[in-house]
Amino acid sequence: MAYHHGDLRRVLLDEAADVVAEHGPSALSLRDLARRAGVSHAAPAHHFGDKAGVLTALAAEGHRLLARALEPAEQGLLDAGLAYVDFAVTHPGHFAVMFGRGLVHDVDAELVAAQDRSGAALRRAAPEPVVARAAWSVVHGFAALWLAGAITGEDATTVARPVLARALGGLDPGGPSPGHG
Amino acid sequence: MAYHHGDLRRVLLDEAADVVAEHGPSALSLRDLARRAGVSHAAPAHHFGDKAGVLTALAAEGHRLLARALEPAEQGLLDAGLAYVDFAVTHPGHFAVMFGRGLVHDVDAELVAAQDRSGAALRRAAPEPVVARAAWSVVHGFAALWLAGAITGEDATTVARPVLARALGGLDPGGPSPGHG
DNA sequence: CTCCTATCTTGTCGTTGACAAGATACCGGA
DNA sequence: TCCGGTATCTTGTCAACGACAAGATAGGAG
Repeated sequence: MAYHHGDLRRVLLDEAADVVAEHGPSALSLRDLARRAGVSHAAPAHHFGDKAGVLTALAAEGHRLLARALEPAEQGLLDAGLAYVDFAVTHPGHFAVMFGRGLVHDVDAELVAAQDRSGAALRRAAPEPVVARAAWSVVHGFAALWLAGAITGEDATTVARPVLARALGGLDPGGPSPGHG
Repeated sequence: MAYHHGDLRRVLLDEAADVVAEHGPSALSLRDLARRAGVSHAAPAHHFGDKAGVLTALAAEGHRLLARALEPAEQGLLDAGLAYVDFAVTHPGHFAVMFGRGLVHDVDAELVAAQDRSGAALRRAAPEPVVARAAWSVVHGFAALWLAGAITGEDATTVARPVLARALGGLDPGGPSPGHG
């Protein structure tokens, strides 16, 4: 464990995602993060500035991952919605900080750029503004309630599918037909 | 500034709601709370046990207020949905801790009872399980995205109305199922 | 008036976030 | 090979915080 760790920043982000996923953003401690990575207590601050900087980097990474998850074009609203829920469930640590308030440096350039990417992906899935807001509300709400434990079940996708199908069914202009391109 | 403040608990809860609404749950400090109320730094702990206890009491109060906001019977899904959004926007401090994770003592008896009340109110507005989950997802998602600043506009209700009307339109128990008629 | 209990205060300890200053490793040029 | 610059990481420190313990005060019951 030399001075130059190699990819300490990545290790710290992964640990942070784990901690946030398990105990929430408020449970994140820079010193605990440093202990998990086996470095000194001030090492994280060098890479991220402060505690909010860690969460900001995590949120930015989350938006990039979300944009990529929504990227597969030609998918209908339902598939895009299921991809949104799947992202939230498989990346709970990222998701928890992506739409929080007071947690991140919301003027951070990298974060804003990443938000733009995920926002563009959403608008591509639902070009009509009112439909976009409605669809986003549905999938975001389901994901948030699932992660909060307010909606439960065996598997998030299994539970989400009929719910999203019902709520998004009246929204999709063209309709999600698998063979239709 | 006597020993017996009278209703210190209420004052502390109000201050906590303000702080959480403005800076998020992670920004809440027991000592700052005490300073705002003009009492000693250990006074809040007497009433709430610990920091999570403050947020637990706030969440419980939020669920009771939400249940009351949804109570007016005979209102359709749209009115109930608008009431949900209106509650979230007018009580951002409460709303922020009602569905958080790791913030509250989620086995607290008062909190569980309050959650049951708001849950019952939701089920009364939408008795069919899949419809209930869909409608809850829509209104919760819109509220969360609005409070996060992800959806913006002049007034939350004004922006929400067409969005909820579009998304909830196909859900109303008496209404026709989308996609086939 | 006396006890009893809830309420609030004072004092303290370990932990944390943030900052400052120093130590170490890599990297390019001569 | 050596030298200087820079990014990376360490050590040291401080005020603030959460939690706990113990004491002081107020209001009510008998």
